[in-house]
Amino acid sequence: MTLLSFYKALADDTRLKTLLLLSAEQELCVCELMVALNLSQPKISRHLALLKEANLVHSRRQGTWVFYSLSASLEPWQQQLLSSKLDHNLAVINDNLMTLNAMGDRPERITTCCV
Amino acid sequence: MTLLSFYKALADDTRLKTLLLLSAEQELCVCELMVALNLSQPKISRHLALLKEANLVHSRRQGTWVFYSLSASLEPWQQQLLSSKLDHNLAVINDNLMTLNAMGDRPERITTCCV
DNA sequence: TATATATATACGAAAAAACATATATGCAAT
DNA sequence: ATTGCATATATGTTTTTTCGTATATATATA
Repeated sequence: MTLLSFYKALADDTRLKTLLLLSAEQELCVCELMVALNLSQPKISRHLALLKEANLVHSRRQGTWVFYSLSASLEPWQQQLLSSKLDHNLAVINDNLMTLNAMGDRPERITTCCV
Repeated sequence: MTLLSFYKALADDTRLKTLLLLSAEQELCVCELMVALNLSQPKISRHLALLKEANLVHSRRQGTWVFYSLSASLEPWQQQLLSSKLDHNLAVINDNLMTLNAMGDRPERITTCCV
C-alpha cells in the first residue's frame, strides 16, 4: 500500500468515520456501522470492501454477522493517525459514538480463543 | 479546515508530492515544481490554487515568480505528517528532489526582512 | 508602448468515484 | 427444503475530480 492510497482511503467521509469508529470500538459489524453512521447497508459494505482491499481493515464472520476491525498490519504512525484519542478525531465521530451507544440489541462478540 | 478536507488535499499524487517537496525545501516557485514533478504549468498552478484555498500553503510573489511554502498555521501533527524526515515520505519524493537539485538557473530567493 | 516571461484562470472533455436500486450469497433455524 | 436475516455484489446513473488546451493577468525590460 502506498502513501497515496492510504490517504485516498481516508479521503471519504464514510471511510474516515468508519476507520475512526473502528479505532474507538475495536470491532464493529456492518449493522452497527449502519446505525452509527445512518447509512444504507450496501453503502457501508462497499466502503468496507474498499478498505479491506487496501488492507486497512480485517474481517471475521460470526454467524450471520461480519465484524470488522483495523488491520493489525497498520504501521504505528497510521494507527496514531486514526486514534480516537486525538481530540480532533473524536470530534468527527462524537455524534456517531453516541448513536452507537444508544443502539439496542447490539450483537454479542464471541472471542474465538483467549481474551 | 476539516479533517476530511485535509486528507482530501493529500489524496492526489501531484498535491501530496508538492506538499512533501515544500516540507523538504521550505519554499519553491511554480517553475521549480514544474521541473521537479515534470508536469505542465497549468496543472501545477491549479493544484497549488487548491492547496491555497484549503489554507495548506502560503504564497509570496517576488518579481515574476511566485514562491509557495507550507502554511504557518498548519497544526504540529499536520506538519509532522508532511515531514520529509519520515523515510516513507522521503521515498515518495526522492527522485523529484534529485531532479530539482539537477535543475539549473533556479531563481534566487530574496528574503524580505530578516533571515 | 511593446515584448517576454512566469503564473493564473476558464472551459469543455475525460476519467474516477460515489451512489441508489436490485439481486445474490451465506448462515441459521424451522 | 424453505424461510429469514445479515452481508455482499452487480449494474447503470450521477456526481466529483482531474485534465489539456487556450487564454488572461502580472511583472519586468527594452
